[in-house]
Amino acid sequence: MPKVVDADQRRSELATAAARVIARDGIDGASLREVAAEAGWTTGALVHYFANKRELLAFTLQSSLDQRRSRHAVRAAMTSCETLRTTLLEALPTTDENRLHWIVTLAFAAQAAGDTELAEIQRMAYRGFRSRVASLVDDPDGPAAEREAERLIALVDGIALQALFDPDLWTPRRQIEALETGLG
Amino acid sequence: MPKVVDADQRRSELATAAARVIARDGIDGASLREVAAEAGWTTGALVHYFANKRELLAFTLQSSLDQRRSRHAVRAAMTSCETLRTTLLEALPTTDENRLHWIVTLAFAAQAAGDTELAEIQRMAYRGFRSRVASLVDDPDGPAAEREAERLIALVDGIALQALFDPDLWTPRRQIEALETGLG
Amino acid sequence: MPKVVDADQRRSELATAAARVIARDGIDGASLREVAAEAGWTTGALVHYFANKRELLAFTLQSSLDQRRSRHAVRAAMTSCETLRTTLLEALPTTDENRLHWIVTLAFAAQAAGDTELAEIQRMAYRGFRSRVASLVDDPDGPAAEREAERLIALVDGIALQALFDPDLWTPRRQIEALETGLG
Amino acid sequence: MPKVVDADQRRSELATAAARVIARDGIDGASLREVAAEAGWTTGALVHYFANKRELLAFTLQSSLDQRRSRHAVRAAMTSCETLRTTLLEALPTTDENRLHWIVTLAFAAQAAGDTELAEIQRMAYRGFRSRVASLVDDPDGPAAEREAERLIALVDGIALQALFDPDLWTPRRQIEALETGLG
DNA sequence: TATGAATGAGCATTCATTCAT
DNA sequence: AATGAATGAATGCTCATTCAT
Repeated sequence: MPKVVDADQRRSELATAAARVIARDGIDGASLREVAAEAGWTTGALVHYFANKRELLAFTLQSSLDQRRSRHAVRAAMTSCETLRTTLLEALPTTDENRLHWIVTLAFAAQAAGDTELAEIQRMAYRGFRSRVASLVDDPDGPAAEREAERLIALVDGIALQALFDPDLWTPRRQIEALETGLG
Repeated sequence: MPKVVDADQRRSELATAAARVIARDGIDGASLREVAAEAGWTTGALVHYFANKRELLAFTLQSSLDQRRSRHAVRAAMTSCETLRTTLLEALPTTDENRLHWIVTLAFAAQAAGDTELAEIQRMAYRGFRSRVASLVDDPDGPAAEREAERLIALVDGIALQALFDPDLWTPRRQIEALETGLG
Repeated sequence: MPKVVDADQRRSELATAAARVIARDGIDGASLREVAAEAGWTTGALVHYFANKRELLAFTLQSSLDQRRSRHAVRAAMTSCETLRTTLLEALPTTDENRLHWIVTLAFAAQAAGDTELAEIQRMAYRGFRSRVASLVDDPDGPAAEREAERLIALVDGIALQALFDPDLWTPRRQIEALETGLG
Repeated sequence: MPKVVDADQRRSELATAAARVIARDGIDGASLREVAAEAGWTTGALVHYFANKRELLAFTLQSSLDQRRSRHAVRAAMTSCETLRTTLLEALPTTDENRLHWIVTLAFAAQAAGDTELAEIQRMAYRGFRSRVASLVDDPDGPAAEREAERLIALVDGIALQALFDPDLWTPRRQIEALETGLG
């Protein structure tokens, strides 16, 4: 019997390593060699888990998006109270982890301009997030819920983008203040 | 007598070509060969205008940001009336040209995470834009002007980001509506 | 008790699979993975039967040559009558099986130019065939027997080579006609 | 103005180097690195002359076949006398040069089994040779001319194949004797 | 015996860069 | 100024081989 390996976990490890490399060196710095080294493996080992680079990148994006959502879900479950405010706050790049997610998202956003598969993954994640936010606004079933969700997400995204461009200016505290102001 | 060439104009042409390639193929699809071909030149010709690839990319980003600003300045001068509303509207990816600028911006945003030179260029452009917006709000010299400018830019950026991720949903008309709503 | 496996038979199976792959994809398309897959095994299983790739290839050649001879011997035994004519006819690539043998032979012929082991295997097979043919000519013990055998083998090989290069032109029927003409 | 290079000559040089490597190491030993090194270049230089490996290999085969023919044409022109005998004699692997051509031909013969482009090149060369031989037989316009040409080519090929398999036995002298005998 | 994880070298190919012309 | 030949390093990927299970 061959060595037993948890393939899913290994794929996740590799995707996390890929995310780190992308955040550090940009998406074109994310060579298979570099990703493998970051994860503590050799290039050849990647091949057991991803048929090619495209697959690795798509999985990395998907993984980053999933993780963001699932971490939040866990926290919501723990506190038994998912409010609009906490949901939006957690989307801001106020922690190293969130900053990583955001940089990866942006790296793929540009890439997705010419890649329909990546574009689709991001589109789906975006729509999912909007639904979640819409379900948390004051009148979730009202006609304006979706629009309110969009407004709030725009607010969060706008703050996040500025924070990523100018991190010295945009401390976590300031990001949060800006969000609170926007929430009214 | 050597051929007279307007070096600055040539650099701009090449930067524009680079922007198109980046938007089409991603930043890692922007090889010198490809950029040169897009501009109608050979690789070797690039070398007279940019010492290396880094310089070309930095200039491409700078150029894209400058162009955005100067085009707007021209239009403001023509109408002799730069209002907050027109300034913000013109920042949205409602036209092909603006979409191109946005994709380039995002492509470099991710890259800038690990490149201080690119980061600095973007930071400066951002701060310049904030000053301009701040000078157009109701009470430009009041203590809240900067914060209001940040709020408005966050609004524009947030709408733009969603529009880039989901262009089918976010028609130009909807982007504008969302902005007007936010403007109050 | 370990599973009982007929190692010799397994080696033959694998050699046959290798021959098929070589005929289909050329000798450089015959990777261990591909050969193993063709035989319905995994790469690692090969290692029990062949120490390395060289050994597999050498055995494949040997096997192809042996098989050709043994099949003919069987047929000769059944009919109790091995004539010069049937022996030579059976060497032509008139059937799929024989074509396979021929392509394998040619693939290794080129390879053998720089590999003394393969060259030796082929040389021995050639000499064996010549002896057999020589024993079937009119005056097997006469001084001209060997030369006559060489002439006949050259005839068969020449027809075979043309047939392999231009199979549409060289139908089985035409190959046989050309041989009969040459036999006089 | 860039350095002037005779591209056709360079392609020929490279093809000759490729032929030498193929004869020495087999077709799967003919890596671009090895071919480039044999020709005294680096891998990257190949790219100026051949878009990819396939193109290099196809050109190498074509080149080997062309060369064989043109060398013969030159000699025929010099002596102003192309006879059946000299034409066939020159096809035998009696010299190092001819042996090289033959080994290359065989290497590609096996490869051509699964590659229609290579197969077509060889088929055309074969048919050309047959026409030439047919035009030199006793009654070139008679109905049997083609068949006689095929018989003679089979004779040459058959001798050549045996000579390649068993060079020690098949000295140039013996090859020639065998051919003369067959010519009658 | 057989698997498949893992290695590390090697492959074809692309690329930024240099340079003679 | 501009070309394109040439380099050599890097890339994504394949492979023979080793080995724990």
